[in-house]
Amino acid sequence: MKKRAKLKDIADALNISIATVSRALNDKYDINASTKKEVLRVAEELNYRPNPIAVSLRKNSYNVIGVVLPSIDHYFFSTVLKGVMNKAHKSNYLVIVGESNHDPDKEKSILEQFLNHGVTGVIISPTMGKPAEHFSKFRNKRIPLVLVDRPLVDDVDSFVRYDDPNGAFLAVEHLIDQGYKSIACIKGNDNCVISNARYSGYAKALGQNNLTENPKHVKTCINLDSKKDGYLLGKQLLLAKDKPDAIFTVTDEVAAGVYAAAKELKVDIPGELGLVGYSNSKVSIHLSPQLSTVEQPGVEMGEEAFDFLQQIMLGSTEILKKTFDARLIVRGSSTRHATINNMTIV
Amino acid sequence: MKKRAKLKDIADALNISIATVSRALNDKYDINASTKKEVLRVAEELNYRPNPIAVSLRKNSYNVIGVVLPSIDHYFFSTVLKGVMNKAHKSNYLVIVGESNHDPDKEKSILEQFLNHGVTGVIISPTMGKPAEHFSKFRNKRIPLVLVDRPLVDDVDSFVRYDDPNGAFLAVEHLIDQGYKSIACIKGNDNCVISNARYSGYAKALGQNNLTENPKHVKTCINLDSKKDGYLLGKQLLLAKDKPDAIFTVTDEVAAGVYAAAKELKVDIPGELGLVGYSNSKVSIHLSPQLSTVEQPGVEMGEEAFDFLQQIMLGSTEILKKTFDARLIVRGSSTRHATINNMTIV
DNA sequence: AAAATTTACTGAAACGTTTACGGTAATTTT
DNA sequence: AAAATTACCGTAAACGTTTCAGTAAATTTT
Repeated sequence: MKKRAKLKDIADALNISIATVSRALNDKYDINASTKKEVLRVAEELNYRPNPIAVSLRKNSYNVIGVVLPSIDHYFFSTVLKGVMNKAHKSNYLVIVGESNHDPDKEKSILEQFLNHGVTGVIISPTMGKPAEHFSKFRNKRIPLVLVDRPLVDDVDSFVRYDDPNGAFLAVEHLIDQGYKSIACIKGNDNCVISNARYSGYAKALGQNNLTENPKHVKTCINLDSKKDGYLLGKQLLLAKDKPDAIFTVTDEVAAGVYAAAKELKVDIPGELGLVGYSNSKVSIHLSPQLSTVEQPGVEMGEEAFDFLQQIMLGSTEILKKTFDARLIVRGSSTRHATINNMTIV
Repeated sequence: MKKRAKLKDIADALNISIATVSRALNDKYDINASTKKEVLRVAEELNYRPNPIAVSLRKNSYNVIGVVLPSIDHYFFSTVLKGVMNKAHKSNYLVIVGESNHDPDKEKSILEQFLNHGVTGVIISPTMGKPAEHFSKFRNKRIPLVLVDRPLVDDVDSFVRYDDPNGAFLAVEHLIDQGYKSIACIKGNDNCVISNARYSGYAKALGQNNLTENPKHVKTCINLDSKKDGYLLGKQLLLAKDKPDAIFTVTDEVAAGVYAAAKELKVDIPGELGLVGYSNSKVSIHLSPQLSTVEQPGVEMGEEAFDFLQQIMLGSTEILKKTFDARLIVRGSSTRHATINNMTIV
């Protein structure tokens, strides 16, 4: 493998100084047209391209941010990334991406890799709700940091999040409005903050409407991206003797599983069973009837996150916070009454 | 905004040389325990962290590759990225990502940004099938390059692709096996290489089975990610007087639209209409009956692409090529006969 | 106690650039 | 033709770090 050409190689080839070469390449003052031409020729010949590290060091500018997400092929996160990249590209920032796969250890190693590399800022959607020790370490170093979707509990980091509890609240109130009386919930693991937040909204909606929570109607789903798990739990709920007439699931994928269970058991949606999911993922419009769900504006959240990060990188010391308002998308899976405006897509 | 501390600041504070400070921080030989302690104390005090740019320059190590994809929130591409990142992370490479949004100009600007930054290699899934001029420029600079999914026509770049024509061929042969006699196709724009490749497989399958292609049964869909477009074209096909009894669509999303059309027109799938899509996207298992489709192993393709890139970065001058074999996933949407092994998921 | 070794440090070069500054030759002005 | 200007180029410092080679003092060995 040939060594990469540097300024000196061009300079030596033409018997001129590297300063002249540099000026020629950078189209600066004080350069003769013919030598410039020569320099460009030799540069092309030697396949020269500037060493960005050296340039960065000299110019003292490095425009790279890091984004770490639990899962890159998860629709919501990929839209967040899209939003970040939209804005970053416009501001001439490069974004390096890491995927933690919901593993705190991997998250930590990615963060350290990013730090070592010298990113000027980081946007992260943490795997866990609890502030891990590698976060405090991070903060000590004062690297601009913005959390997305899963703000940690202590009040030190800027964040962009979504009003998860209220989204769930709206979903369940809507089911109640539609006349459903016995509303179950399929939630996630207890250490999943997202699930907990949504579950709290569910509980609140029941409470405010004088409905008592039935412990048998609250199921825990290990893998919230698994249709199969949703199917199994949905079946459990629908086969119970005090079966619910509506189910709120904390993800659309789980709701898709419930569809399968309902179909197998010949339970009509929305007639015998109302259903609302969460995230407005692509699946929701492909189900039949289409699934009511809670919208999560990933792209906008990503864009806002980058804006925050940029403010911090430019020197702001404030803790920037934004909570996106919850918005319910009502579709066929939860509408027994025609009076509701049904926002079907097709 | 305070200036960032550097080695000299620590050195000055303790009246020692920066060399000593550096050794103390890096836990090297030739350092007294007490001075080391002092150095660490002051470093902490001043919030020192090494300038990674300077370190990179000095140590001459830069492990960054670029990945540019047409659309980051498209499931297939996000899995490709996942595969690339899996491998890259293991080899201690950082990956920066760019999204071209199917726009050649943006693709070009991203590529130039990457080049300027000095990535050591690039994996790209080009927007167009034709070799754009910014590609040749790219090649002249001899930056390691691997194409994914859409190899350009001239035989100069390494690539990882999928046997698209054969995937389509298998899909259509399967429909014929199932006894469908009049098989339509919903394809994409003529300048979409992917669509063309799949369409060619469709045509070949018809030809080999002595079925004549009916021009009225070949529809062009502008947006291959649009369920709505699929719905409209599906309706056209199903309302024609010589309506087909099966449809092969070049994406699953379009097939989902056809489901909607069939449901509206009360056409039974798979009884009256056989259906096979393409890509095995998440949608396919949420449709009812589940959609037969052609698998595209994005993660594996991404992993292979990184392996290729690494080989090239390590000095290989060969043009590396790999075509993944097509694999049909048979599900309910195309099985009229029970003899077929039906790989349903739920 | 002289010699040899070890310990703990410093100075300086190097990584590849950019750029302020100074200098020389050519050109223009007077 | 001398003076002033211009055009062009080279020298060297600087960015922040690592590390080699050298050195003085402290310690051990003889």
